[in-house]
Amino acid sequence: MRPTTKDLAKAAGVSLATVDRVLNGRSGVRQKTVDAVNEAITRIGFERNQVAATLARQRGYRFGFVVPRSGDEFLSVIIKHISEFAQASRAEMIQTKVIRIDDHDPHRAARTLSRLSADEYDGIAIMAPETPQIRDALYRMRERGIQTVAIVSNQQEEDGQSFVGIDNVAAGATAGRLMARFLGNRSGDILVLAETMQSRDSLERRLGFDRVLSPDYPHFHALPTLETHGYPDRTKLVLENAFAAHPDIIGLYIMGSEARVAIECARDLKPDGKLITIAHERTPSTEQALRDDTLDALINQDPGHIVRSAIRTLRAKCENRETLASQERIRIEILISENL
Amino acid sequence: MRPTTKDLAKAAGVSLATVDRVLNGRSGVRQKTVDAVNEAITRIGFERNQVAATLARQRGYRFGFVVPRSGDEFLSVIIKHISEFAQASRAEMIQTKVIRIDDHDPHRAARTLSRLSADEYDGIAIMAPETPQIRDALYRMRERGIQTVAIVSNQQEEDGQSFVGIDNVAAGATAGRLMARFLGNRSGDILVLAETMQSRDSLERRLGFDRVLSPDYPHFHALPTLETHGYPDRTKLVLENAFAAHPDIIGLYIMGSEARVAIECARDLKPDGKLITIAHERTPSTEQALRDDTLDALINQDPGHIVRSAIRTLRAKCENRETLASQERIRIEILISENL
DNA sequence: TTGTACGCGTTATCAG
DNA sequence: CTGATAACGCGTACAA
Repeated sequence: MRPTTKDLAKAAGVSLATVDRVLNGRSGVRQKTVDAVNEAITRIGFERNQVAATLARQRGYRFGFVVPRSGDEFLSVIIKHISEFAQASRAEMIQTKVIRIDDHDPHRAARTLSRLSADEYDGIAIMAPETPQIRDALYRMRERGIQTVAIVSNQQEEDGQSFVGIDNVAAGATAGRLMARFLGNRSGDILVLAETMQSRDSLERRLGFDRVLSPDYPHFHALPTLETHGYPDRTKLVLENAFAAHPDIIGLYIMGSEARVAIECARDLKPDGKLITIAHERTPSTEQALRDDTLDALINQDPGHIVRSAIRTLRAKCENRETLASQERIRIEILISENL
Repeated sequence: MRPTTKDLAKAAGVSLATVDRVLNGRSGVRQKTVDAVNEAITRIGFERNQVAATLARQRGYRFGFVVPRSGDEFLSVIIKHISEFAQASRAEMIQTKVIRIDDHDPHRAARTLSRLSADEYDGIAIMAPETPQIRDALYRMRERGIQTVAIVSNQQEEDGQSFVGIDNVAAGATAGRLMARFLGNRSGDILVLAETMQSRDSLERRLGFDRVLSPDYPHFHALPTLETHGYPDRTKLVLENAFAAHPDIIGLYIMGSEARVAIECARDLKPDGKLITIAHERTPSTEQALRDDTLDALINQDPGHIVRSAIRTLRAKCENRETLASQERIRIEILISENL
């Protein structure tokens, strides 16, 4: 039998209540007593039983997923996974809610975040571009005692701020390498499309893409990134112009997470299927595009893993444990039609 | 507050003990009472609190991972993940042990399995090739009340037998497609290497590989599968002979999960780096080979996911719950040096 | 066939 | 600053 708090209390010569205080870092215990308990912990090899702990804390854990209000397929996929998980984990005493924020107005978004209180949430997972307002709001949240984790989009590294998602430089490099290998010895221009180059994610992906393409493959020329700003009309226009201006476009790299419209336009403009196209994130339409060969490869981060990992990370923080870093690393997945 | 067993007992007009009997399908309850309780469950929306349940059952869950005695790097990786998980999940009241079986002698292996008793284990995850002896042993284990799940290597589909691992036909197809795309318009022979073609895994991978290569790419010719039987000397010999007999080998597909020796031999025999090589499973040496371009791609099944998923599956079975199939599907990962 | 009473390991609320 | 003691929700002897 593993030693329990009772054994620990006995070993340290104190009461259960004091053991609890030391274990949970509560105040009002003499340093001497704290040391005695800690010594006993290592001596008898005590390890807290999380199952009993969660049961005893009346309420389980209450986590919130903050996601943008606007978005297309990828956002839906993420939300679907959150809901799925929420349902499955009610029995484990974990409550999960989705909170939408106005992604076009950082101030409003920050205000929404500032209203999240510690007696409503134990932790918040946020999916939002990095802005000063959001960064500050997260900082204040942590001060209020709410654990935070950024998902999909990285936030500035700070104390207590962790990130669950892929390394976007590596993701861009992966796209670059595949693009090059699929193109083989053909030569020509490569079109790169993003929603906006303001975002850290796009910058990093582009960086990684160029880092592979520029030195190793001089017969390709990757054009400057074109921005769609998330508007379908603009996407169409931008692509039309680009194909008109550059007759020998042989590759298309769609960096944003909402690729549906761009894929449709590209198919209409270059129906011959010779264009090597790579996009990000598995959604109903990218999946379909992969199946019918409109898309050659997909770089994906598994939304299910992201959600589960975010929850595990938050929970570990609440119980101030370390997480197994190796288990929480989100993989950069390469999807082709065979391994869907 | 969610309804508890107390509420349920009150709602059904019975005692806590009776509620427990119905909930856990124990005998000795009149059908009429059973119905009453079940009616009350749906009426008040009762859902059992698993946290409390695990705490109350003195012992947590005791799971065993049965793995072969012989093996090289991939086996070590798997075992490493099992140990890591075992350590991390002690606090969650899950105990995990590794049990080795003699993989060259199905009868001895089956005997080892037959000694596993229900008051030592709640569930067993097994990694072993499909043989009649193993199949029967697993069947009897389930009869003894031990839950089973096959990992990595699929066992015959039966009632109560689930599988955590990849679809090997799809994995072979993925390898085939990558091989073809990486080779581009070159033409020549492709070497296919396996430990043995007796195993279902190899057969399925080869099937998938051919299914892509034969119809779509007539300028490649995949040679008959060569067997290494896991012996380094034999591997070397087989490769030497093959390269001597077929001067225009342009591709090498290593189907087995222990690729170290084959990769080393291939590098020595064809040092020019023109050979497109694809192998399975990420290990220290396949990872290294990917980094130094000896290997062009790796098909991987994440051992961490496999272990966690096996545990989740076993636990769900113990608590007779359903699992979210979407969450337990193991992905066929494509690894290149950029997304390691 | 059904019910009572206690225990699991922790947290929380008092009182001292 | 410290210590009893009652929950938490469920499982399980044992009693009826």
